Amino acid sequence: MPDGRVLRGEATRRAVLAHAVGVASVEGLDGLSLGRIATDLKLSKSGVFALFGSKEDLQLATVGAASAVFTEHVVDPSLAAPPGLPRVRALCENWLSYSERRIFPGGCFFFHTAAEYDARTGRVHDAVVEVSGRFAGLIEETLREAEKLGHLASGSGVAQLSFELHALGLAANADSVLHGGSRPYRLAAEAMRRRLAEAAA
Amino acid sequence: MPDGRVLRGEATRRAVLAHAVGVASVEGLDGLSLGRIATDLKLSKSGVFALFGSKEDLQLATVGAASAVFTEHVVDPSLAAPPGLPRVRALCENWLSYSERRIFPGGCFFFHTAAEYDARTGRVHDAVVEVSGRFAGLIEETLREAEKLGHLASGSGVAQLSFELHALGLAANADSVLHGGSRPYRLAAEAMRRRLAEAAA
DNA sequence: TAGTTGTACGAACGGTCGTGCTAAAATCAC
DNA sequence: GTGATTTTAGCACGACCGTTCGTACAACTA
Repeated sequence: MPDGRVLRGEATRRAVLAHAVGVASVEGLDGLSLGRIATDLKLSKSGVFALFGSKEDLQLATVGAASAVFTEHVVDPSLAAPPGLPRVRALCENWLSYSERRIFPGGCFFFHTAAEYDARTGRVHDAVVEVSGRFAGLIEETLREAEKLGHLASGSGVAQLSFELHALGLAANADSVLHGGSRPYRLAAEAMRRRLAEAAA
Repeated sequence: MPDGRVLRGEATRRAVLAHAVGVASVEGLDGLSLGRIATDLKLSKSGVFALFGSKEDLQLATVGAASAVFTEHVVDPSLAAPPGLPRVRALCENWLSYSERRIFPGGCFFFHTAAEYDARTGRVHDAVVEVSGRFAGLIEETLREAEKLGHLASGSGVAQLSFELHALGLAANADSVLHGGSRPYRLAAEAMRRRLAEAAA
């Protein structure tokens, strides 16, 4: 039996987070303010506050919500591809596509927030590091699987390759949001394609 | 004949900016606050304000000061190298070194601020875009010169190569500040070396 | 010497921030 | 129905924000 009260609460919680991830992708997690969100969503500031307990908890919840969106648009569709090199390619393509389609209005949420919190300390920093690291780890793990499956030449330097693919995705998002246009995505895709072909067995 | 008053003003102006670039490289240009800077430097808030005219002008001056530091540590030493491929290599090495030595406590100032302001509008955005674009342009121009000098295979795709080198530097800074360690710099340097060797005539 | 200019200060402004308190409204169990 | 529970609103708080103003003092000009 569902409690209509907590259901209502979870609904506004979702609404707040849906708005917060968009704002944070442009203005940063520091740019989030309870008052602004409340005004935008026609809620009371204290209501939003009560829903999350503190500003920091709202930021953490926002990181969590963004992580779910990232997983939905990048990770999950890639896991549908067959393991090995095809899955690596899917990961790259879905990542670039997610950034280019501006799932978050400010480009990749985690590019923004990682740069914002990389040199700080605290729970928000830790959360951002954790999510970012998890994705980098997924790329490397998928590459390692490809090597094991014989899709990559053995001893092809999975760690090195992983770093380079990650760098290209990062730069595509950065350049595109900063200067506009789809050219960075084409350049990144081409570099990824060539680099993977070079490492293929 | 020097005016001791404006000399004094320029001295505190420099002191403020020297502190501001460091703070901004960690907390962002939004994290700058007149009150905080004044407190840190034992100045009055209104004094700092009067020195720059407005918060936005302080941010712009901070971007300018950071640009000068970047030029001093990355661009100028690289221009001392002979044109062509050696200069390209110097540019890469000096860039990575500048980031790794933490000339700014939060890593590369422009990585931070570009991510912070990329999706906004206004004078600060424009200033950050201009400086970032100028460095990317320098890399590409230097590569083009290398191609003209016969150091690179003609038709080797200077634009593509430029994007990739830029991406590696970006990612090295991002990974290192986020997760710590010098490993990202080694990975980036290795990738740059291999990629340039591949494109060499 | 008198007057002007530039730096720096201290106090105060209106505004927004995050955060408490209290009360109302909505939903539950009985 | 009554009473407990949970979400939401309203209001006030202290702190900090960028900004303005008047003023004090040092350094220049005449």
